[in-house]
Amino acid sequence: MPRIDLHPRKSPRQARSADTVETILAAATRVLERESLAGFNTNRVAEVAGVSVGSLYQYFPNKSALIAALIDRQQSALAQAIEDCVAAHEGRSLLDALFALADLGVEQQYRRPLLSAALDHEETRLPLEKRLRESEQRIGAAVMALLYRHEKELPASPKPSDVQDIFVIAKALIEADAMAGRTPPPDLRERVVRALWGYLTAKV
Amino acid sequence: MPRIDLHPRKSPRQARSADTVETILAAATRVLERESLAGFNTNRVAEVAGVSVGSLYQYFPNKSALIAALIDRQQSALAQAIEDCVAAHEGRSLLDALFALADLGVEQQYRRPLLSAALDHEETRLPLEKRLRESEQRIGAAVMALLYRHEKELPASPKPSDVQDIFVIAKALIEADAMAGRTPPPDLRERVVRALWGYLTAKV
DNA sequence: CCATCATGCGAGCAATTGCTCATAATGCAA
DNA sequence: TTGCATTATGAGCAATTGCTCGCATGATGG
Repeated sequence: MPRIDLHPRKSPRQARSADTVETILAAATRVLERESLAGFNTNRVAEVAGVSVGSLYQYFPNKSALIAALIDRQQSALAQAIEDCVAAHEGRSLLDALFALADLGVEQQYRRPLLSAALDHEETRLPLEKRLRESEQRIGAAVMALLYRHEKELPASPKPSDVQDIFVIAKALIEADAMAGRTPPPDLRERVVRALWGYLTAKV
Repeated sequence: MPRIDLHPRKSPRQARSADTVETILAAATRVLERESLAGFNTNRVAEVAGVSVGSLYQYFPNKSALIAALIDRQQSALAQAIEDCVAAHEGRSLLDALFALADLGVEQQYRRPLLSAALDHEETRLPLEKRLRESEQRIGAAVMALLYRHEKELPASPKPSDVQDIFVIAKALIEADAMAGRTPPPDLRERVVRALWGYLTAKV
């Protein structure tokens, strides 16, 4: 006997849930950026969020899922920013685009150094999900498009490993400085671009 | 009333102690390279070492000191290897020296990937001691000497930040690959050298 | 054979933390 | 108001872990 659903979901419930999730994620971000992974536990996050641990576990099956959600957010935002940046530099020089990308990375890393470093570390430990791989691929595709656009200026046609490598290089250089001081040294962006440009154009 | 020490330390005691310390450090290394930081606790280290926790805490005031000792060891060994490598390449080309240094880093990182990664992470968290800074300075001085030796081939005279940067770049590239697979991809050393050479010779 | 003492031992304490579950609160249709 | 379903709560459990401390051990010198 098929029954018509007499109680279709109204939005208020959904909205409330989404809000709570948002609150929890914001609290998790704050805890992580203030105390790094050492002081990051679910009880504390719930406390800072102003909800009970029970509620937290209603929206996130476990601690790892909470961290994964944070990583997902950050990666998605970065992917979007990079795509926009690459699109905005259509028709401009590769060097200009690299400077813009470097600035982007510097800004993200310095905004919340501990958060970035912690997420970075967890990323290698966690069995990362599809969604995250998706962001990585978006980033890879965008950078690859940028390189192909300037293919003639490069000594060889760009390979996937090039994209990987310049990403790793930029991240490492920025993170090293970000752990050392609260504001980026003025020469950081030049050093990052020098590393990327050097890697891309070197004939060894 | 000054008293003569009637019970001067005999060597057996000292030797036994040094042995125990060695045993503990070896066990700590094994635990760390097998289970990374997650499964690394003092009880387990003592168990693997075949000594009691009490003994462990007789030689290391706390867990951090144990980790610091491991870092110290690794860094000292690396510093020595780099100094030897730089000395051995006196009179040879910069590119050759860079290849040798890259190989050195690859070998160290791939021998115990989890250990290296874990120590690397702890290094940023721990208030590192004088001894460790010393190793860092030895490495910095050796690389600086190498760069000065080939000053004329470079677009500008080498700065301390150059040394820092190429160290960071090499480590990041190698570590990224080391976390992905058990054996180094054949092109890894070329990619590392390309990054270093590119950074050093780029005119941006 | 005894007294001394450096060293080794490991049960267990105190603190932390991920997570559960019985209960309470809340919203909503009738 | 009543009854149902959904959501929120937080005390507390079970497991982990860094570390202590009272006692055992065994070598040494007298």
